[in-house]
Amino acid sequence: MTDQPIPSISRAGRHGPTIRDVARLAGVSLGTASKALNGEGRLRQETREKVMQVAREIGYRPNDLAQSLHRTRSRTVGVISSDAFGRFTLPIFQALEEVFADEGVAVFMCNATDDPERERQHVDQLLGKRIDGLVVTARRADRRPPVGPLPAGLPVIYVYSEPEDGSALSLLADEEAGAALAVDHLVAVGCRRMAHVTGPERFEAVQQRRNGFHAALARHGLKAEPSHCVTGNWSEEWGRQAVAQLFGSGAVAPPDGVFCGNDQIARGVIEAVRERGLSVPQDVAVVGFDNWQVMTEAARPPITSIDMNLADLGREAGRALIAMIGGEAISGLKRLPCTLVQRQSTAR
Amino acid sequence: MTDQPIPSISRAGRHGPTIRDVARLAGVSLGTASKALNGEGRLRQETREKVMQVAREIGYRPNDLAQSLHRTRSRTVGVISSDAFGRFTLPIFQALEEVFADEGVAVFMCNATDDPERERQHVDQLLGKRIDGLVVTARRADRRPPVGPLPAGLPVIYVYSEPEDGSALSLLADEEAGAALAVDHLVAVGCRRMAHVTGPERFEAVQQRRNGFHAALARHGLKAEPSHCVTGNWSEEWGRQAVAQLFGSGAVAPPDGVFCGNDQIARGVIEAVRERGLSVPQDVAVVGFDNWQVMTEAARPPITSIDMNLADLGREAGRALIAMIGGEAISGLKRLPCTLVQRQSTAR
DNA sequence: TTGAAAGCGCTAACAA
DNA sequence: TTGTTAGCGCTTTCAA
Repeated sequence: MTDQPIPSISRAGRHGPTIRDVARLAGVSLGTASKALNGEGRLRQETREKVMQVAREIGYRPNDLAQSLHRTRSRTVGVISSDAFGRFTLPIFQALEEVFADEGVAVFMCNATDDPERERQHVDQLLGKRIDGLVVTARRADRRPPVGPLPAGLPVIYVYSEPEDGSALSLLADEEAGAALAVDHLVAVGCRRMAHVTGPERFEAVQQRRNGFHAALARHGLKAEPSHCVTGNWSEEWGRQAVAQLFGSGAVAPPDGVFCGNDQIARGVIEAVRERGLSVPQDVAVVGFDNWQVMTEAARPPITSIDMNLADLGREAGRALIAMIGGEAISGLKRLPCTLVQRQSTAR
Repeated sequence: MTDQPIPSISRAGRHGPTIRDVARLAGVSLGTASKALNGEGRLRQETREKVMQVAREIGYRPNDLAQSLHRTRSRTVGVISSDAFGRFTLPIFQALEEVFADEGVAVFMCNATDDPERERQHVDQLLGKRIDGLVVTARRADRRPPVGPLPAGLPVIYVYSEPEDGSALSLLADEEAGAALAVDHLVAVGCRRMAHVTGPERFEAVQQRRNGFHAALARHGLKAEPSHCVTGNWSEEWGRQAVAQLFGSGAVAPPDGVFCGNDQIARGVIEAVRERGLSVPQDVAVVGFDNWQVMTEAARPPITSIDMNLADLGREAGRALIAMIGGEAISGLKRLPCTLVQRQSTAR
């Protein structure tokens, strides 16, 4: 499969026609062709058009790589994920990509799958390609060793991810405040005996959401039974099991409001509660976390949930990186607000 | 935020130290430095080490953009999705990225969100950056207008997507054969009255899976009641509704095996069947499609499902593109096999 | 074994 | 208004 010879071009470059070819065929000098194609300098309209015309005819397309040698910027950024492209990184990527595309910046996507060696390899490659900036993201918002070593002055931003040493700008969802939203809402619909069913202890998200839960309760002058705060894994099955624990013992009054660590747990809780002959939301109101539509909307009833607005996170990150590339110095940690999306599981 | 001055370098290039800096500091010529750094030519071991040493000290990193001007290849490919990064494209991306990373090829990821204008813009940018090849993918495996116009000779491959004009290599899952697997399995576990509950007619996947369903039944000397083949949307809710239709009328004997167009429908079917007091799999065996774990494993019982092996698709695509970049001429349409993953919904 | 010089495709300063 | 020339950072002849 060899390149088709381009008609009327004697010697096309490695990658198709060059600006030299355009100049020669238009009967002008290299410099003139350049000015004409970039709309710069003072040129006769006639010449300008002639050059453009020829360029169009032979399908000339400027070599961005060569241009980059002159520019200070390559109009290219890297996105590196310390983990597989997952459900959480997805909306972030999408927003990031859109912001960069709007600015004419191309995005290298790299997946390091928690492998430091692979990550180094990717970073090396990206630096070789002279990216203008780097976005680091992850499946979990947990702290991670900083990416590097990186040349001083390279704009870097962590999204839904945080460097252990606080060395760079980090954008996170305010999960603690998100949990508080859930509690406020449960209180508002009349719940008083709150439970919290969540995922594995080792996740920072678990700790933050729980902290938000307790803090908000305290603000309302409430307190959860210790036996009503249970950790397990992130599955529906765990949600079902938790209901057996919460409603089974009879030692203390069962909860009338359950805040769940994610939507899968919430769905399990809802199903199990219903199967006990209780009504959601009448007897027990339930709030989830993540606002994952396939879960929240398929459940019966659909689940009220906290949305981390990950797309906003991605958008903000993209804009911030562009600003940094433009010369602004931004750093520190920023938490963006979550929002509550109300559905029938708390409609009472 | 300015670059840190690199110690002992008088005039570092726009993007950090250049090979010239290395040469000067090592007290050798440009050509020598190049040979030393690339491990080529005949050089004294001493010189070689000296150069490497200096390069390391000043943090020299070859500019891949400049190198690309000499090479025929940029070691870069583009992946363009005609739709948002979704559940189906994800495993494909991941596998693609891994294959390319192994080959030292960086991946530009572009999202065109079904917007032809945006797509053109992306393609333009990618061609400007002199990608060595292009992967086109989509959320739906449906036929689509070919990407373009592209320079003749640029390797292109469509994954989980197919150009209307059959102009380029296209890799798809053999969904028809996948559906047949489901039927074979249902027959094997003793089902005789088969139903098919699937998604919207306009999806090619719906048509293919249905064709496979009927063809396989015929092979077994069976035939489905027309009223047992129903289309709706892709949701759990539709699965539940469908059960009311299939089991409600009493005009014909209800099915003892249901093949569903996706796992969400299957989950809805399973729940509704159970709520009718029937047992899955004893009274009704159910098979889903997609093998989406959050669905298949959360259902009670877990769902036997057809896996399109999208990661394989991505891997194959990556390898094929690399082969094409290497000069091989590959084209046509290739369908990769699906596999059946057995779980309790058919365990009898 | 090393150095000098040309050139990849392009831009930009300076002459003409 | 246009042409010439010198780079951007690198590789690759060809001389020395």
